[in-house]
Amino acid sequence: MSQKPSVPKGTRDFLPVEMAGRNHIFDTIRNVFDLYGYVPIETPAMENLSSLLGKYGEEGDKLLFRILNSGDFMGKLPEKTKSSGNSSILANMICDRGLRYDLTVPFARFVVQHRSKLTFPFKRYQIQPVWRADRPQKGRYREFHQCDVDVIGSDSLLNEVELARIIDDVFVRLGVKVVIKLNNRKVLTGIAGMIGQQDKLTAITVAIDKLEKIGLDGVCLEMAEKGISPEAIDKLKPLIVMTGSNSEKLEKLAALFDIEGPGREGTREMKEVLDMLSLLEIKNRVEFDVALARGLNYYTGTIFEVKSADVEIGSICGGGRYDDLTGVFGQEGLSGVGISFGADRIYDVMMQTGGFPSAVSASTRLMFVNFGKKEAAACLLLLEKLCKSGISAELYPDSVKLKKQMQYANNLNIPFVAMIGEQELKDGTVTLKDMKTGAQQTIPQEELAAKLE
RNA sequence: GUGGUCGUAGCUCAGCAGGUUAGAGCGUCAGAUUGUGGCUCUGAAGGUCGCCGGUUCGAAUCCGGUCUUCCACCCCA
Repeated sequence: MSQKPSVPKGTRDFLPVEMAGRNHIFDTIRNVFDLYGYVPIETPAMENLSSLLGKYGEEGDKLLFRILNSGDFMGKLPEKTKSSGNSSILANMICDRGLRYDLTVPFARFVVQHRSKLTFPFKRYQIQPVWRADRPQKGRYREFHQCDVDVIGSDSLLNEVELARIIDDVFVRLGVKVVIKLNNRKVLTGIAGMIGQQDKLTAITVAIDKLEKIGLDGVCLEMAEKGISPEAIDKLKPLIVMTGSNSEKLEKLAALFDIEGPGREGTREMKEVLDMLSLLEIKNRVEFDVALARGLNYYTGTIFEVKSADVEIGSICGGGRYDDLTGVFGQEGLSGVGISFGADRIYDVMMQTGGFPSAVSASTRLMFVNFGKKEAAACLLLLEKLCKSGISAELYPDSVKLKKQMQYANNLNIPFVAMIGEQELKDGTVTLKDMKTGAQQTIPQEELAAKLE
């Protein structure tokens, strides 16, 4: 026996039945993106490591898959480096490329590189796999697909509104109930300033983000560990557990901030977005959540996060506004806002809520039984006609036992089977069997297509 | 990356205070039924018990390592 076949940790094969569901998700998302006027692009699976490193924080750098250089890279290295045993220094010297970690940073690179060919504001979408060297868990894979929509080169909050509409539209079409959570990074900045801890913004946001998971006491404990003063924590407490409607929460919060400053600006922006959304028919719940922080530290304005209302699996869509993402690639002052749908998690949610329409898995509508050379030739002519008129059909390739051919049709859920044997060949007829009811009738061959309409 | 957990037939799982030929259900294949699938009945095939090493007269069973799965932390889609 040869070795057991397997795929790398955290990666998966997809069977035809799984692909049916996955394609349904991708098609739905793509249709919505098209409908809202976004255009598709693609970028390579691998990027130069210099484009990727330092964009996702220290943690993100660790999760990058690096690609070993080709050729005799070791021979060129100084002895000192080789013998030092420091694998991270070594890795930087022998790896120039890495697999993309998300689609946003490659997009920023793309925009700067091709800016002369783009019309701004540029609205693009991108549906491709990304890779993270994370330890796999439920709903967490090392290879997964992101479906990104971004608009770059516009400060307008109308873009935020459009993205919220896209989120709602996609999940309504997929039949997934969700909660759309919104916040604004400036609100968080304002809060940190108000309690006199601007410098601890990251620690505060990371802690606050865990509210749902570890509770208020847990959040306070974590902040204390990160060196935030007890007085500051006491000030913060009532803010993060604030209740009421979106506008009530916003008003309460706005009153605490100075007239000028990031806090006020954040609440103003948030109010504008929510006011516009309230004029529209958004089917899913939209919630302003001060405790929503999100890790990626390039967000500067609105933050989005979408969670399934039925399944506990983390966020299935997320994103936000970044004022200067292209700055690191040499182009200042381009503001962008975008979101990313996690197709793999959406699939997991839909599997758990039993949510794929059965039509999604249907493929062939009619199978011709193969009784031998002459009979098959007659089928071939009919088959050609059917396919040309858009009816998906196939001819069983081998002239084997009828039982075997019927079983094939049955296993593949093919709804109709057509038989042209000795008798039918002589009469110019075909016997059509409905696999669901088991009923069958013999009809002239010309009538076959019409019977299947 | 830290801590834990799982791995026996294609699938779901039993077996295990270490002891002859490792079991079941489902699936597969063959036949009952040589132009009729699903239902029924009969029979068969299929396992170096994840992999490597150790303890032992003897290991699926105990120990160590490794890979994989799932979980918590970290972080995230």
